[in-house]
Amino acid sequence: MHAFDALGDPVRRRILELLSHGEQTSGALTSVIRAEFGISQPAISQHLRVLREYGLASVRAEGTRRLYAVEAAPLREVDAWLERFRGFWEQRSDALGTELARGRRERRLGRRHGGGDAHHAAHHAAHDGRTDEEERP
Amino acid sequence: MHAFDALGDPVRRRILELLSHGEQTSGALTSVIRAEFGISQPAISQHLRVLREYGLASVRAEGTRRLYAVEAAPLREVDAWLERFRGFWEQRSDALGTELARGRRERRLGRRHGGGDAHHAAHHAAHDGRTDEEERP
DNA sequence: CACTTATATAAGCGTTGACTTTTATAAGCG
DNA sequence: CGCTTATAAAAGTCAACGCTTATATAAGTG
Repeated sequence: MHAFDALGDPVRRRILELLSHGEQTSGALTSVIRAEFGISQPAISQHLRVLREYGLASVRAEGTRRLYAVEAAPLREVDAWLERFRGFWEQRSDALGTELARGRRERRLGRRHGGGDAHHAAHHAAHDGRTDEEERP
Repeated sequence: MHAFDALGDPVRRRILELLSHGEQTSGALTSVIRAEFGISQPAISQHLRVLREYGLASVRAEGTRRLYAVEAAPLREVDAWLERFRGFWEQRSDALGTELARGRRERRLGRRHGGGDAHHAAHHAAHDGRTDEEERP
């Protein structure tokens, strides 16, 4: 059971993107996803369950709310799997290249959180700046 | 159409792993996958088609053989998508952590190719050292 | 307490997807 | 050339998946 299996779905990827900004209640996630993909609450609840089952997200009850959070371990595995392919794009001349690549990586460290991206267009609207642009049939 | 959709299948992931060592003929891939997963030649050919369609692999004809190779672009996209989660495991104290993380990354650069891993056990055999351990139902 | 809000589960259904077997294409080769 | 080898395409099957509607659970609230 590999995290890749769960990441095959655009809704689940989007949920993880949202969670990457920090904990979110099921309700908050639901309204965003509903707006973007036009699917029902139970559908989203099922996606959340899959994310839980694959260990990609964890839940914490707080009253009647469920607070979801990213669980990094399986994503790290994905990252590790990609390892073997990094050479395909990080291998520029190996001397200069190492420096360039390091510079880029250096920059991405320490860059924690970012800023509201909220309010995405409804699922029929034209693609906005979202990273993961996909449509449901 | 995201590369993640194609990477959801263990056979396709395994094919890419094999290709990460360099170009391979369809036949070579087929015999390994057949041994490991016990599926037919056409099944594998179909997986290769999917990999082509998603731009994850390219083909080159040489006589009657087809030489497949990894096409990195979509994998780089996957890598980019993971970007936002790296903080979840690279963020240790930010001072010491940066050094540690850099050290690790440093090491992985320059490490091109490796050595024969060939001869994997048949699909019923116990798990060997393969990275991507999964079984077909 | 009845009533609403927040979320999950259950059951059913259509579509997609990963196989299979069969067949086509086309390059080597005696 | 006929025959084999290497690979892809075609057509059919069956299970898994993502969705829907309906319903359960359980915490807040007047």
